[in-house]
Amino acid sequence: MADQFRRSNPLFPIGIVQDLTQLTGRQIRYYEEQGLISPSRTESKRRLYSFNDVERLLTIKDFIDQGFNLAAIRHMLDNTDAKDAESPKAPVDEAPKISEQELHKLLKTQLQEAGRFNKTSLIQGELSRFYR
DNA sequence: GTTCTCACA
DNA sequence: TGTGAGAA
Repeated sequence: MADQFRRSNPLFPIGIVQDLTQLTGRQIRYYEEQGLISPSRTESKRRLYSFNDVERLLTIKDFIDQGFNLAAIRHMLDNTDAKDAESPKAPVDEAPKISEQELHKLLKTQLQEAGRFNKTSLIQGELSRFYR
């Protein structure tokens, strides 16, 4: 349960997500319009994305690269959601060895550095171990 | 400085 | 999808 919470905890603004997914803010917002993702908002309307959202975006990107249209992707994502909801016993994760705070801080730092050095691919690799 | 919405090429 | 305007 703690894991579920960690994954759906809104952590990053769209800028970070852009670095993470290598998508433009335009695309991210557009996909949201198409119902592909549901980021939460701050009181000032800013979008906040969770690990789940980022993973979703990464998945979407893969499909786009493979030539799928948004309608098809939307359908697939719906199935994914239903599946997750019906599978409360997700196998997943090794026990976190670091605290939520550490994780958040570490990630944020890495992401910021990634943005500066344009090494998003490396970061994506790091991230993949959190929601595999 | 960053993100938001909306409009238009 | 990209870009620019104007506001928060």
